[in-house]
Amino acid sequence: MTDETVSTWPPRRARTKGDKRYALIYETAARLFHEKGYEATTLDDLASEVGLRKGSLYHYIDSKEDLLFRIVDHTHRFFLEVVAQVVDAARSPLDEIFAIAAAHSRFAVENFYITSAFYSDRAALSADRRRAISRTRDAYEAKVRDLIREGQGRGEIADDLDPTLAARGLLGMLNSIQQRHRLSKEMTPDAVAEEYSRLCVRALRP
Amino acid sequence: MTDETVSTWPPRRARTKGDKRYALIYETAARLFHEKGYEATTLDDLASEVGLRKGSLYHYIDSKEDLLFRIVDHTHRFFLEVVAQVVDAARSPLDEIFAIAAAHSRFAVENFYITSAFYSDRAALSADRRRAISRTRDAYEAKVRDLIREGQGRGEIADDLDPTLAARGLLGMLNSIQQRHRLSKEMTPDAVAEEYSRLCVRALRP
Amino acid sequence: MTDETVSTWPPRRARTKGDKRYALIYETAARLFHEKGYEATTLDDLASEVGLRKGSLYHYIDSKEDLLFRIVDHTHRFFLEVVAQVVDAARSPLDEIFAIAAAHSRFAVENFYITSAFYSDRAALSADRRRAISRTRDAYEAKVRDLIREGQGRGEIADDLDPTLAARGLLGMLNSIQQRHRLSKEMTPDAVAEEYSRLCVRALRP
Amino acid sequence: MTDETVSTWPPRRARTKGDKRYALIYETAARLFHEKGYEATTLDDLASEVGLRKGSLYHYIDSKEDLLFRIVDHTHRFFLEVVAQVVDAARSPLDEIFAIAAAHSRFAVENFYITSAFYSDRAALSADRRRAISRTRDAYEAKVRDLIREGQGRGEIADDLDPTLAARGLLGMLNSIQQRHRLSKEMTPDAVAEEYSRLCVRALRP
DNA sequence: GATGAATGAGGTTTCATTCAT
DNA sequence: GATGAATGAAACCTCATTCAT
Repeated sequence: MTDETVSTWPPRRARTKGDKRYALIYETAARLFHEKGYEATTLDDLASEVGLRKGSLYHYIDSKEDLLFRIVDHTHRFFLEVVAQVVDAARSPLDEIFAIAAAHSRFAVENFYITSAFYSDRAALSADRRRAISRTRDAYEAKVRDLIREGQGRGEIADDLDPTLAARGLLGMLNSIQQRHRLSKEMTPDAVAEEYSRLCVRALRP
Repeated sequence: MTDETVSTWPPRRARTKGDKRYALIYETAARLFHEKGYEATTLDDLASEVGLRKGSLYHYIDSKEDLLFRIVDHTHRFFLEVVAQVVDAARSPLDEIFAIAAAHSRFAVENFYITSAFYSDRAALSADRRRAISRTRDAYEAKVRDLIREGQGRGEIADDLDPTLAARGLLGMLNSIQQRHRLSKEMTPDAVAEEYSRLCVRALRP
Repeated sequence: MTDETVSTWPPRRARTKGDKRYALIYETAARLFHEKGYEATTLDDLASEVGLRKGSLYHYIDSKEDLLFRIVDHTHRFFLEVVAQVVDAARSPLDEIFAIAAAHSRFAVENFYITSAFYSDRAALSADRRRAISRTRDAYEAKVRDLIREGQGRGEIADDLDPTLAARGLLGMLNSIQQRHRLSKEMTPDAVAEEYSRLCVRALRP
Repeated sequence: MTDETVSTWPPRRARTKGDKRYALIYETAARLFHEKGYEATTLDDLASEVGLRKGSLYHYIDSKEDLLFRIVDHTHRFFLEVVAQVVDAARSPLDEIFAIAAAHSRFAVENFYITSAFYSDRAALSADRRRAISRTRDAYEAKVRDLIREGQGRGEIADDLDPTLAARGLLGMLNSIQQRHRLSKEMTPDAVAEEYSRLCVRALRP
């Protein structure tokens, strides 16, 4: 669980030639969890979509919960990376928020299946894992909140906003993307990213 | 399913007089669905929280799915009513959006359990019922989209926004409220409503 | 359970003014058992057909099984009476068989609901009661078998028939009546009785 | 449901090779349905008789009702085949009836468990399946009725019999066989078949 | 690696029966 | 006499998981 890098999807296990099927299983699982919910998705559903029998899945996964965790965890790590990258002192807080919103949106459109699981099926995770996910979410939210505060200090962001509420509002908006938008000709990642980050920064301006 | 009024919760069964247990069951169910998800909530959980045995629940519900539907349907009807009420020619489109956002937010904070089920467990509903819910959501979204277009026509709302994307963004934000906010001394319905409707209208301004 | 007379239906309990409803319950139960089977008939079904709620039935019955037993037991006693009445030394064995077959047929057409339960839902009865029913059936069969043997002795009945098999065959035929025939203008008890007793005696002739 | 042949029992599933347990399940189910009735037989009963746990049965069956249907359907198909085979222009109608009765009887004695379910637990089947079974029974009855009519035309069968009633009477007799007779040293299929077909043709003769 | 068989725990639902009102 | 509420046992069925082959 510690050897995956954020930039590969699905998270790698051993480097075997079964990697292609391995990827297929994780992608299909993410889609099914998105479509039917984690609890309502059976391993039989998953197995038959990837052309295996139920029992054979256990060559690729440890458990159903572990499958969910790996998917969630991947999104998780990606968001951490995003935040890390935009911490760039050269930019203003509002610019950072714009950059975060754009990266978040783009990722959500491109990976809407896996993003979808991020906030919806936490209940199925073990208490430990759930706590881990919550910690990341809180850190993410805290980062945005701090940027808002900083922006208020600099007069870039309206004074009358409550930083906590505003941060949650913006992230709530960004986290709804994968519910409604998916890749299509009109709905390019860039178009969506542009629109949502615009909404975010305008909402904050004095 | 057609005789409930929006203003009573939980939806009343015709023949039942002031049935406290009936109300308790629906409220507890809404809370449990919120906390653990619909699939992960068992009727045993529900029964023991309301002080009954599993079998006894069936005096009050038809099925687990029906229980979910009644909860979702109630939110459903409330949102329709909200939209109906703000159709007030005297106001400008932006004012209407503000009014919708405020009413939506206030309801979400006051009824976060039942609102929570609205967008999260649709998958568990029968195809028919799911379609019914989707239709309402689409109508709601359409209303907001039209107001945005109208506001753009009047120059009240920024021209460079895509009305569809913007409408979804705002509603996505509003629908995230119950995930993060619940009633407390600092988190009054009014405070949240004020903040979120402010974010909404500011996000749209030219 | 011992105070009922064969000639009244339904079996009487206390002589109260609720007797009409009492009768209705037993008749309706017999019909439902016939239509859906004993196990598949619920007391809710029965209650709603007689215009009561489930709990109220218990003013009229002791238990569901008891209800079945009373119905079966009544048929039971009737057949015993039939056999007793035709034991008339003046007649020949074949005439007695004719008389039994005619009485049996007529009863089956007139009371097809209650007759139907006789042979079909024995499994639901307690071991004791099941044994009691079997004993009567065996006595009934023995009577017919003996008449066949006697008829063979007198040359009235074909020698090459096995009395046991033949008796079972005839009774099997008679017991199938209520499965296929019910009262109608063409299907009068007399017409059916005539036909079936004719088949019985002809089947036996040398 | 369409690939089974009449000559194999239990109905084979396409992919299964010589599966002894599969056969055992169907045979045991037929016996239990015969002994206790369909509704009163639980899958726990069945599972423990075949040495499995309840859940494991579902590798072999789709549902309890499906299990019943397959058993009933098999008898069903057998009777159709019997009727088809005796359609032999060379024989007289009475000979055909004799042949049908003999084949029916022999099958009933040899397969009394599965035959037993044929006419007793129809109520448990879905409306569609029940209708299918009734259609076959009616066709079977119609065949016998027509043979009786034809025989009357030729003077082989008594004129005063009603073909419908007589056909039902004979089939009622044949369908009672498995209630009372099962394989034993004295009760060979041939002895029973001989006796019952004799009763049938004698009952009809002028 | 793949599978069919088996499991066992647990889920929703039904229903005969009891009882206070 | 009638009922609504409650019960608890048991029913059918599902499914994640294990394992021998």
